[in-house]
Amino acid sequence: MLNEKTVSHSVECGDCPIRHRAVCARCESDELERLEEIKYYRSFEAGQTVIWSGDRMDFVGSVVSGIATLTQTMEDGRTQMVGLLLPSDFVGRPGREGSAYDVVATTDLVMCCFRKKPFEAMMEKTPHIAHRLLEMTLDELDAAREWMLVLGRKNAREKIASLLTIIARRDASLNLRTPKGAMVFDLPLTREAMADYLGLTLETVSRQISALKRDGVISLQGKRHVTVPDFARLLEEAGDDSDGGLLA
Amino acid sequence: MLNEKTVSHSVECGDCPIRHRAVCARCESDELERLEEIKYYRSFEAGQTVIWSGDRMDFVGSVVSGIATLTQTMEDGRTQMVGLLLPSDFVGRPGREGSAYDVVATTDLVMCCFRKKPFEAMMEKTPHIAHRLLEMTLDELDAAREWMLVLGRKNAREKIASLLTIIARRDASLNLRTPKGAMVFDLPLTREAMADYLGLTLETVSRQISALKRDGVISLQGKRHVTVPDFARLLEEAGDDSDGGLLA
DNA sequence: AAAATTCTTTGACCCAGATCAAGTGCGCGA
DNA sequence: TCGCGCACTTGATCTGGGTCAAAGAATTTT
Repeated sequence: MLNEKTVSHSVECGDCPIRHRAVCARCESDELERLEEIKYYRSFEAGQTVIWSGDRMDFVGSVVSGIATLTQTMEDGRTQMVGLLLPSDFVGRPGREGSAYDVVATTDLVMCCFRKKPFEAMMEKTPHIAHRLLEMTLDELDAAREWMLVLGRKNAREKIASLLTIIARRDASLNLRTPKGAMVFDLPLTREAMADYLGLTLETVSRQISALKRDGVISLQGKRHVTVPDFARLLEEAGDDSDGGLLA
Repeated sequence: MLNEKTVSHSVECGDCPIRHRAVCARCESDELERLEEIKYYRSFEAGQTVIWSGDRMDFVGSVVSGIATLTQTMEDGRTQMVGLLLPSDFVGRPGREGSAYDVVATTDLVMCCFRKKPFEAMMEKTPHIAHRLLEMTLDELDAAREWMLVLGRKNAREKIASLLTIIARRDASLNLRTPKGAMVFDLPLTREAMADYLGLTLETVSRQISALKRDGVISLQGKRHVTVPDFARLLEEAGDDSDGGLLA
């Protein structure tokens, strides 16, 4: 397996694809310039671990492209995914030494990183960054709490439908479409990763996906490409009335 | 049921019991003075709802004394508790209109409130507040994610032990003791509320508490007063190695 | 192109926790 | 002091999802 590498050819912040959603979204051009000086890119291959839980973490950063997962593991190997990191999502916590979770690249991944110390210094002087980070953290907290309902009270079918709902919504928002009617997207996760997210086994995930397919709620082209003919129907199956309210 | 009331006799911020842990913890005395001008107290009786999910929320605030819960409910009545609010915890989200959750007073409750607009204005001018709020929100996010592992992957006995662990830790931290050896505390929740927190039924909660008692992990005086003879043993039962890392 | 590896599906069976149903015991108001 | 209501306990039974097992696709290696 190739190792992670630091990408040298820098991208201008002005051209950055996550410019308007990331932690730097509120920055003025002079603030961007200062960020530009301290940022650097790192890329990871699918399957690579970005940070191990407990490891000292001397940087923070944003996902530029690709998908990563945040997971917690018990000594006996049971694992729970606690977050799905998509482009523009922030990794790391200013003011804390180590990472509390494993961060793993699910697809090839590019991150825009800052060494922690300079970033913290920058945050002190730049309320726009601190403000945006607070906003993003509050959104993540809402998403985590929404997920607590899924984990604690929904049955397997509703859990699968909830996950599909979230992926469909996020996919739509990346492509600037409104989540309604028919939708088509790819599952960025293996059945096992879905199971870890949903607190199920991979067999149950597989069975419930088959059941949703049989019942016409979704159809599959291959294992990963999903068509949802009627998004409202999927929402019903998820047990959500109207709209869940999370989009992150 | 008596209604909630605004308490007139103001407490000086300098004498406030949650002064060192709340959102105002980092404030200088001049900043406190300005907060003092816009704050007001509200008190609620045990069982009263502080805010209904979806309701417009024109204030934010801190729990001064008592305990409140944050819960989400599905249309069919299934409910999941997504947060336990103890003294110094913050309620409400600057920059959002309505509440996403029901907030219910579990015991008699006193809150220190600020109308949202003035508070938001104050936040703009007072980095200490924004900074502290970010720190608290990150802590809450960690706690929520820790709880996702409990909900998704732990069995009933481990769930109960995890909850006892958290309550014991928080109780110790309020009384400035270290969580080790023998501990004694009161359960601030009914069996049903515990079930809603843990994603179980109240019968299962009751059975598992009986089992922990039978096995000598805990003992009960009455229904609510708990003695933990060996905290390390309880941690083992929770499936946590060493220390979970959340204290909030 | 065959072989190996990884991801996925499906079947058979089992068990932890849900559900349904009685109780028990304590506190409070009359 | 009685009786009502609420929080809790305990028992019997049922079931959704876990576990174990096998085999089918898809992808990569040789």
